[in-house]
Amino acid sequence: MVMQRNTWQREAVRSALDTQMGFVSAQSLHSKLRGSGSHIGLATVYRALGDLASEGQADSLQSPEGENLYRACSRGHHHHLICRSCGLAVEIEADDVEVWAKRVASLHGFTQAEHVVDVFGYCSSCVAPSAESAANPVSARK
Amino acid sequence: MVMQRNTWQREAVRSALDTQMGFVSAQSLHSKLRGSGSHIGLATVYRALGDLASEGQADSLQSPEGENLYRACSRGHHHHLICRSCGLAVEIEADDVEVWAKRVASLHGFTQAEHVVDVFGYCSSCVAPSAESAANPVSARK
DNA sequence: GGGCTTATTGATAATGATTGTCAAAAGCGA
DNA sequence: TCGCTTTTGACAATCATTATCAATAAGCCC
Ligand SMILES: [Zn+2]
Ligand SMILES: [Zn+2]
Ligand SMILES: [Zn+2]
Ligand SMILES: [Zn+2]
Repeated sequence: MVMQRNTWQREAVRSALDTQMGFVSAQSLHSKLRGSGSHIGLATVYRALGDLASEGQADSLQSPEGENLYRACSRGHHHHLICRSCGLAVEIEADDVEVWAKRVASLHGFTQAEHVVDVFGYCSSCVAPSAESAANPVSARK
Repeated sequence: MVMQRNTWQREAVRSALDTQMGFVSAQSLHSKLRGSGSHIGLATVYRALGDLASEGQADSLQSPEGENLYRACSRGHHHHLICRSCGLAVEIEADDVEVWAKRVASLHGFTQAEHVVDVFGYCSSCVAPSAESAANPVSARK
């Protein structure tokens, strides 16, 4: 019913996302675009990314800090191993996890189950910041 | 170095969290407390929940909508199957997932890896809302 | 109990990401 | 080009969370 029009803005976002090798936030992508001379608006970047994600042309996930990150999508359902520092992402598939998630849900009578499975860390190119040897166990919130 | 003082506020948050059978947000817990006649401040609820979480006395996770949710914790590392509607949570353990996460991280040279593994759905007591049979695949962002 | 020192509280302002508004600008089919 | 709609983008509005900071109250010693 609703016709989708082609605008240079949408194309700009799509291609900007392609040049990124990792996940980026809407804010960050907007800055990069502006930095490249584009006059695209922030709201438009948000809209374009949201559209790409719901069209399956981009993956999206929440960073541990609560920001929504996006990345050009290859295809199909999969998960990611993401660098906390540079955003680099490695696509990972795990059929075991898929069946596990599905089973644990139905086992407890849950329907319309979705799952969030992500692994965050520091890639080999990024130095992990002041690693407090023992102190915080794992995900102590800032 | 820093002595922790006991206040009725902290105790109020702790016990309020205990009465919840599922995950709740700081905002929501604050409302409940206020509704029960307590004059506790919002910032205090945030602080108390944050402390409980970092002390390991509460579990915390991000809802798909980006809110931070908390729940009285039993003990040890585990994951959850959460009802999108009532917040009911079932603790689930999966050693397979643990080893998988650990391996996939080291396999790609990632260090200080943490993982986010949660399953969201509708529990048997909650009716799934207008299930758009086919329309939206899975997690179309509102 | 009466002070003292200092952690804690809480009303409120500030932050920051995301969304809503709506008039102006731009697709696109005729 | 014309006209109808979709899209844009500057800006305001939300909303959860955090920062401020003066006032309050634990824990403690006398
Ligand atoms: Zn990195
Ligand atoms: Zn999956
Ligand atoms: Zn439920
Ligand atoms: Zn785990």
